[in-house]
Amino acid sequence: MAIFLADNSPSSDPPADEAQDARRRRDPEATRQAILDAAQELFVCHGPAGTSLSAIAKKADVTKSLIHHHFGSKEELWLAVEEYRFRAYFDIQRKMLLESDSTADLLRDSITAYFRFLQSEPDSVRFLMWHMLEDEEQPCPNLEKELFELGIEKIREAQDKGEIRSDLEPFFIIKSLLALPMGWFQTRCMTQALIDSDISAERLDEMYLEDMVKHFLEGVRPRPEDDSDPMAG
Amino acid sequence: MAIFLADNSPSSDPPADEAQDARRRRDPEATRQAILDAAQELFVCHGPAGTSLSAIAKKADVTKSLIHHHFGSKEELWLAVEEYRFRAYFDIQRKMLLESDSTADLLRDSITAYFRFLQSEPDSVRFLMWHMLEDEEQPCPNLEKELFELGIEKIREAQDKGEIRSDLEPFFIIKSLLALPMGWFQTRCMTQALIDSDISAERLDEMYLEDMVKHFLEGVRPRPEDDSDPMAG
DNA sequence: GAGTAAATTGACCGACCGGTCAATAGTCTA
DNA sequence: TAGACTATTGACCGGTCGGTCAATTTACTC
Repeated sequence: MAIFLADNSPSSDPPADEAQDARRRRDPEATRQAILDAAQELFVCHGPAGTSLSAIAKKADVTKSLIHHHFGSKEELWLAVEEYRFRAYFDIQRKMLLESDSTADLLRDSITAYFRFLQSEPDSVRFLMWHMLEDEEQPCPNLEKELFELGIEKIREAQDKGEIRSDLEPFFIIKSLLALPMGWFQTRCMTQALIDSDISAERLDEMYLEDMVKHFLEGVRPRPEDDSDPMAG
Repeated sequence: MAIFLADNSPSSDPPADEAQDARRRRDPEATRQAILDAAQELFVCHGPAGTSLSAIAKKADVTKSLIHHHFGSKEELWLAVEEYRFRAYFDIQRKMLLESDSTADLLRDSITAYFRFLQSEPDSVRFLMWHMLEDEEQPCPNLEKELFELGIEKIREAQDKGEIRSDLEPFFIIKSLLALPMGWFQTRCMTQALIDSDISAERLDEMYLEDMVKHFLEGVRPRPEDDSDPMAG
């Protein structure tokens, strides 16, 4: 019930020397970034509807008017934060995808890398969820599309080589590849309560990762008797 | 960017005779339900932080004070709506799980049923997401736990019969079973934009369901050479 | 029919919301 | 150094927020 609780975190990030200096001597770029960072943190925590401009201003140690000066309105600020996050998100994903150039372990590497990414950046999970709930449009549709097409191409190659069964649409394979780690971390905080034993969260992550990869890979492995038509449907 | 747009839906549900009658002659139970229904709809659409009590009162055709009278505070109303939704959600799931008593098609039936359920009730998808973002605690932890234990038991049976490979933790199998349909419908509105062809949303659902089930089931199928130790980890 | 408890109303509260605006204070250029 | 530009401030706006309260209306009980 996060939104019903007052934000009891200290009013602002540790006012590091750089930040203080940046405010003493004018530095609009640093100010912009400070606002963006503060907004990001609060938006991730409480969502756009649950975050007030006053709270952002307080955390960024600027006046509310300054937010309007640099970003226009609350909506534009939210969009700016989204763009900022999504660009980083897609960049990382593209990098991960391009790294694994061996088609043999393509899916194992991809799903593992995605799992590790979400594990190390739980904010991304929450951000994606806020986005799915609050926005109908993709902030960077071109980036996502490009990424999917790249992934589809790679999977097609692996299918042609016979390393992945050919009766599954590459697009759907990617969708499942993304859904499994995402689903795990979306419900991670509630998962612990479902387990009787006192396994640590980290250990649980490792156990799930292992089974998930095993299950996922086995499902896409070409079976001996499977020489039927590729491209079904 | 739903939260930034005014709610331009008609102010209230069609004031059916029953509703009007219920308000003319006093009927506290009907009033409570009207508030609950209106709150449910608005919460699903805009989330708890994005929904005002005034909006709920308007939609339910009651005064704001009446909400406080029946539910206390906004938070208590949100919790009441959650409890209401979750109880229905778990009831349906338990029913689905108990129905398929043949262990042979247990997983096929379960994942298909869950997919169909989310497909027919997109509100549930959004509600679950709001819940995951806003609340840390489960509203009905006992119900969920009971459900998981039931599922785990059934999977264990199937594993003992050799119908499901034994080197996967049943708990994790369920997690994946839930994550796949959920992930699909969470991003459904953006999926269309990723596809070049003009396949209808319904057709796309069917195609994904088919591949997802194929992939999921193949991944849990015991392999011929697989006679290693069950219960790994 | 009197009395009581509960449902319902509308007026009202202080706090906060997103946003505006004129004034001020640095920074850069000519 | 003068002047233009802009980052920054603080006071202020109308509106809405969640919530309270006393008064009124209805239903139930004896």
